[in-house]
Amino acid sequence: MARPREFDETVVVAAARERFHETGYAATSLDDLTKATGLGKGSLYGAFGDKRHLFQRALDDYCAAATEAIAQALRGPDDGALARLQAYATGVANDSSARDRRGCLLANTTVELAGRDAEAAAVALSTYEALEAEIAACVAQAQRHGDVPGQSDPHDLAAVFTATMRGVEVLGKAGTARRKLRTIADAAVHALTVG
Amino acid sequence: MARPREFDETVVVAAARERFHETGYAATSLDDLTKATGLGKGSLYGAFGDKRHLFQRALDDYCAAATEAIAQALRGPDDGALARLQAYATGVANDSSARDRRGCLLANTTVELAGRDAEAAAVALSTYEALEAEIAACVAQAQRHGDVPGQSDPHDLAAVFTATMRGVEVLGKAGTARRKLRTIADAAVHALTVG
DNA sequence: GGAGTTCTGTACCGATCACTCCAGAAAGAC
DNA sequence: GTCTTTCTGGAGTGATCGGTACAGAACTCC
Repeated sequence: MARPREFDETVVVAAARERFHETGYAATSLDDLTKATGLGKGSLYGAFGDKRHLFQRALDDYCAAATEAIAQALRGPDDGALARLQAYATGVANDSSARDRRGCLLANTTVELAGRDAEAAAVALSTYEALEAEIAACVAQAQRHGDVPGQSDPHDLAAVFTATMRGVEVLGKAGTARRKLRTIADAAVHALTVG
Repeated sequence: MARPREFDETVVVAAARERFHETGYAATSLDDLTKATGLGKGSLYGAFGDKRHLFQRALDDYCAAATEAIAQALRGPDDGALARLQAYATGVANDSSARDRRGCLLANTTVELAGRDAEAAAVALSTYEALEAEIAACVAQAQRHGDVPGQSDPHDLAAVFTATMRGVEVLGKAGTARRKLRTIADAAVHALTVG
């Protein structure tokens, strides 16, 4: 019927996401994107509309992957709930102090765009809420198992915990040493256990 | 000897800072800056060099003001130390959920530039460290007064506390409700008191 | 082998970017 | 007043921005 596409849309979105992650939205030009994806402008615009829409696709992709990843990392038996939270926190500290200093695409987007772009803000907010819900569930498990005192609302505990993780991401971007980020992550976990 | 300047440099820097705060570095054009400051391009370049240098001036200005402000807010007798920390945390939560959603210029800059701009990263890091030092001092006061248990290192406590404040700023940008940010701020203070 | 349709790469668009240049204005020195 | 010097504002710079137009390529269907 017609000429078929020569590219895989998900591969292209992944390449664009990578590029946006490196330099942010505004500082990534269409020229950068054509180089990163290997596509010409015609194909890019034909498939995705414009830069903004391509970015939204990449961001949605990232958020879905992040939500999926945290669910994988935190779900399990009540027994190891606190240990899973600890491992997650350590992972955030490690990622945030990675040499490339890209940080988290969601956090970067939130700070760069959420104030001016309602759609980006909505995705950011709902993703953060989803992450927090996963953490709250895991905290509740730890409460059931006796590792976290039961008198506090797990949602409140999860809210502070996620906020601290966002802070670790920002401090990592500023260049805070990995050891210090680890200390903060450990303290965030410890705070859960003392009510 | 020669024609004198018709503008006050500090006023101009303040106007530029305001503009940068609203839209960030990349998204603020020189045209925006001439409008915001009232100066022509000739004067702007003559006095500050280029956009990057003007931004650095504005950022330095902001960081100095922020450091000064937190010192003012936290210094006082041992007696009210914990209350001052609480007031500070509440203030961060309120500012972060302000309607204009500008957030904190330092946090915005960190996320936008620190990964690519060594000078901006250095200013951000040292400012965050200065803020943390002020908080650590105030925590130590609260320990002396008995409001915060003495067994923990005040610097560690201050590190988590500041990280959580950074997180509140990010979540505020995403659109998190003020009440929730307040809950997080309260929990961050509460965490200090339980060791 | 057309016909029909969609995809692909590129040339091109006006707008805007950061930045430079320069003629004239405004001051003190004499 | 005149000279010298610096400041001022706007016109003009090439480069780059996001986005469009379009000719030809690649495919299926008949």
